[in-house]
Amino acid sequence: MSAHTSAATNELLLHAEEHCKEHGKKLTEKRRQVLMGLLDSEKALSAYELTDYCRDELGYPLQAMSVYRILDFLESENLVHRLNLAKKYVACSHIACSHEHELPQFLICKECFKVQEISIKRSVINSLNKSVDDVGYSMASQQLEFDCFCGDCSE
Amino acid sequence: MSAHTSAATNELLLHAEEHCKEHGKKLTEKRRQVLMGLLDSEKALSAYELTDYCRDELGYPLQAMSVYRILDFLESENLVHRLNLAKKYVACSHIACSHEHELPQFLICKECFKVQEISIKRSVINSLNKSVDDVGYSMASQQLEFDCFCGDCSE
DNA sequence: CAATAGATGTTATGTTATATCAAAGATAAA
DNA sequence: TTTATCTTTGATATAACATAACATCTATTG
Repeated sequence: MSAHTSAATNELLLHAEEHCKEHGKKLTEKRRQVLMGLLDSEKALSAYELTDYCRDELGYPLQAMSVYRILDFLESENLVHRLNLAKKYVACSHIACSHEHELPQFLICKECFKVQEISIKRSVINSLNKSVDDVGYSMASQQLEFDCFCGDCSE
Repeated sequence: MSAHTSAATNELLLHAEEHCKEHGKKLTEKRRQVLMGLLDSEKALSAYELTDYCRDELGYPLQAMSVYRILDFLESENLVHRLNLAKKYVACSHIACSHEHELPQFLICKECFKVQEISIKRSVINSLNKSVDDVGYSMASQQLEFDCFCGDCSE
């Protein structure tokens, strides 16, 4: 286990392991490592940044192809979110929650890629959906992503 | 000029040329071709799809590098929008408007990449901004992009 | 016409992502 | 326990998207 891995991260990894078991899936060592990378970094990382993490921090090289496969798995388990706007991946901030959480909206810092997961008011979402319906379109996903600056990176 | 180029497209190209002149810039032949590709297709295209268009439809090969440069130019002239979510580019739907238009929001069909440019109600935008401010972030851009299905592609 | 600025050509490389087949490891059934 | 099966991971190749750097061409304009 990485020297950098905090107690909080370990706690979340245990939750994640439990979560997988409940679905008849396994959080293998490699999958743990990738998730650990995202949890430790506390920001969004690209698949290639995660291969760097595994090689440099954990000493267990993991090829990009494997990382992508593992990210797919973790996403299917709702442990990780794919951020299309940033082309990066982030650990779900609700791993410790037992309940199913609302569809997430992400504020992604353009500078440092810190991510804040929020829940926008239902009424606002409804207004959005209405605007979309009005022109004959429909939302393909309620997962919204916004280019932002975090508090530290705001000019 | 392409046999596929409609009267409407030609009309818009004239507007675009005028628009550039007003800023002391030139809509060169190559730039015309790229913009024509986007106007004719009536959907979002990638830079590489535009090189295909120039080669196959116009018979004037244009390398990807040039297309990217030209897209940058057209974007700086507000004639084209870069859609980060789709990783494609689309002609601005307000080329014929003389006035500066509101910050755009885009509905992008995941299936066919048709794009609808809308203006969401100010009040909704304000609510969104408030939700963002509340957690200490700020919007980096009011250009919002939503994964959608258009009327034709809706299941 | 020469000097210059702007536009495009050319080549190289970086970044993100998927496809395919092989090998290794875990699980379950005989 | 051995075999069969399924899951996971390795390995290699390639596709799609994007930028950097420098060379060449072209159009002013002085």
